[in-house]
Amino acid sequence: MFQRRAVRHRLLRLYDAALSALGPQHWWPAETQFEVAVGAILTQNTAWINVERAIANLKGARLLSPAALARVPFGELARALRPSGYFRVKARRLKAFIQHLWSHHGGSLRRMLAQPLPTVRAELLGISGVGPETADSILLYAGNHPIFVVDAYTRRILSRHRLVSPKASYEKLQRLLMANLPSDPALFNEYHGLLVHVGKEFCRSRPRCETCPLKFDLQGRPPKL
DNA sequence: GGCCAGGACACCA
DNA sequence: TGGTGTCATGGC
Repeated sequence: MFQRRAVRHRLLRLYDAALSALGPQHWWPAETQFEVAVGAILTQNTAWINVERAIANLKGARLLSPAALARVPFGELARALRPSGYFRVKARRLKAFIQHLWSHHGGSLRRMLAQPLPTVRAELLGISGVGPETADSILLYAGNHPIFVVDAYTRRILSRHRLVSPKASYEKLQRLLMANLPSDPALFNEYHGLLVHVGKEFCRSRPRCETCPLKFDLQGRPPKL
């Protein structure tokens, strides 16, 4: 269909423009796949800089492993997570995740992620505190599964460029992206990293927006703010 | 001092 | 399904 080809074309132009202006993003910023999963939970509605502090606390206390997180008392864990905000909520969610990992996969995230994509995704979504974005971040960035991570920046940028409504659901945005892009984990990885970079750097205000490399890339008109 | 940041969930209509 | 309040720290 013409419309689908147009959407595909615009999505690819958006990607090309961002990549050529900003370069590869080398996501996810973590040393291990387990650290990716922990970071995905800690970054919920939180600036990444604050997540880094919490992860540094975990590393400093030698808590960044499935075994250590299973053992550590709740209060001690919450204290370590304090800089990332919502620390009691996140301590509870991390504990729920770890509990699931041990009861179903012997504490092995690798084993859990080795299952087929629909199986792992449903399993992750069944854990309290793991919603669609957190699940998909773990699937893509820790498991290398071909799934697109939708976040606030994705919604903001694609709606400002008139590809979706600002109120589009997570599933609708994800379907749009995945139906119009090759099913390639490396592409999904880079694309989402670029959207976050663009969002952080250029979407905060009109003056910054004016300097965005994507400014007039789509449809030849400026984005809606 | 207010606003926002790489959400998820309970509760309600 | 869709809207709203809650959870909390830290930077600007």
